[in-house]
Amino acid sequence: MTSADVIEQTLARRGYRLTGPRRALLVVMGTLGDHFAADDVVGAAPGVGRATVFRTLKLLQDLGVVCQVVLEDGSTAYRLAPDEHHHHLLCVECGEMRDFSSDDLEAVLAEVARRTGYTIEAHRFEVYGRCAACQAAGA
Amino acid sequence: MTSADVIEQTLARRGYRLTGPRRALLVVMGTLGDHFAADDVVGAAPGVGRATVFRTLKLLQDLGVVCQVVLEDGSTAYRLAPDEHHHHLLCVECGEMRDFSSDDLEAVLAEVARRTGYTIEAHRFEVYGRCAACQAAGA
DNA sequence: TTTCTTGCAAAGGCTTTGCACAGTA
DNA sequence: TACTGTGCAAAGCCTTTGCAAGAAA
Repeated sequence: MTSADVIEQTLARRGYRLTGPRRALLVVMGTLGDHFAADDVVGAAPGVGRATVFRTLKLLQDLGVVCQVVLEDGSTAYRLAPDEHHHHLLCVECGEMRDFSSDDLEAVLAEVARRTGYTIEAHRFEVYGRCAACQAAGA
Repeated sequence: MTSADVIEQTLARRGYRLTGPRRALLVVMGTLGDHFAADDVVGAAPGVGRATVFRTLKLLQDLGVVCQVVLEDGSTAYRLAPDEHHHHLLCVECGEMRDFSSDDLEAVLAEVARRTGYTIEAHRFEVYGRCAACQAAGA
C-alpha cells in the first residue's frame, strides 16, 4: 500500500471525498522529493487548478499528513509528514531535508514550561546546516 | 541611554547614516510592545514611507538589533533583539512574547550534528503556549 | 559635493476568495 | 438528489523595486 493509499483512507475516514484531483495531487507529491513548494505541486499537476492545490495542501495540513516547513529564507515548503512528531534538518547547500526527533528537545520544552509557567501547546523547530556529502564536496 | 540610542550608535559605527526616518522608526518600535508586524510600524509612523519601513527592518535585522519571529499562523513579526542568542515563547491567547535561552537546546543541536554528520549553521525555534495569567483567566 | 536614503507608485509573488459547474456519496 | 469539491479568474495581502528628489557626512 503506497503512502497515497494511506492518505486516501485518512480522507475517507474523516468524511472527505476522494476526488480525482486529490488523488492526482497525492501522487504528484510522492514524486516531488522530500520537500516542495506549493508552486512545484501546481507545475507538476497540470490538470489541477491552482486554487485546488492550495486548498488541498491546507486540508492535508489540517489532517496532519502534510507538514509545513519554514526554509532558511523564510519561504514556505511542504513535506509529507511521518506519523511521529518530528523536526526538520535541512542542508542549505543541496537542499536535502531529513526528519529527526529528539527526546532531549521534549525535555527542553518541559524545562521552559516549568520556568515560565506556560503550558506549551506547539512549537516550531527547524535546523539548517550542511550535510556530510556537501561538506566533503566543499572541502 | 535608551535602546534607540544604542541602536543609533550601532548604525553609526557600521557606517550607516542617522536619518530622521530611521530615528523615528526606532522610537516607534520602542512603543509597540514586545513584537509587532511590519504594518504596525507603518501605521505608527505616519510620516515614513512603507518602503522605508521594510528597508529599515531588513537593515536592522542584518545588524542583529531586530529579530524576526514566525507566529503560529505562519505570519512574520519583528522584535527588538536582546544581545544573546535566544528563542521566543509566545502566548497564543494574549500575544505576550518572551525570550528564553537554553543550554540544553545547544546540547540537542550537538546531538543532532553527531547523529547526522551535519554541521549546524542556524536554527529556528519558536514555542507557542498559554501563559500563566491566561491559564488562570481561562480556568 | 558626493554618496546614501527616502517617498511615491507601481510591480511582483504568493495565496485566498467568489461563483457557477461538476463529481462524489 | 444533496452537498462537497473544482476550475477559472479576479482580488488581496504583503513585500520589493525603480527612480527622481532630498538629506547626511
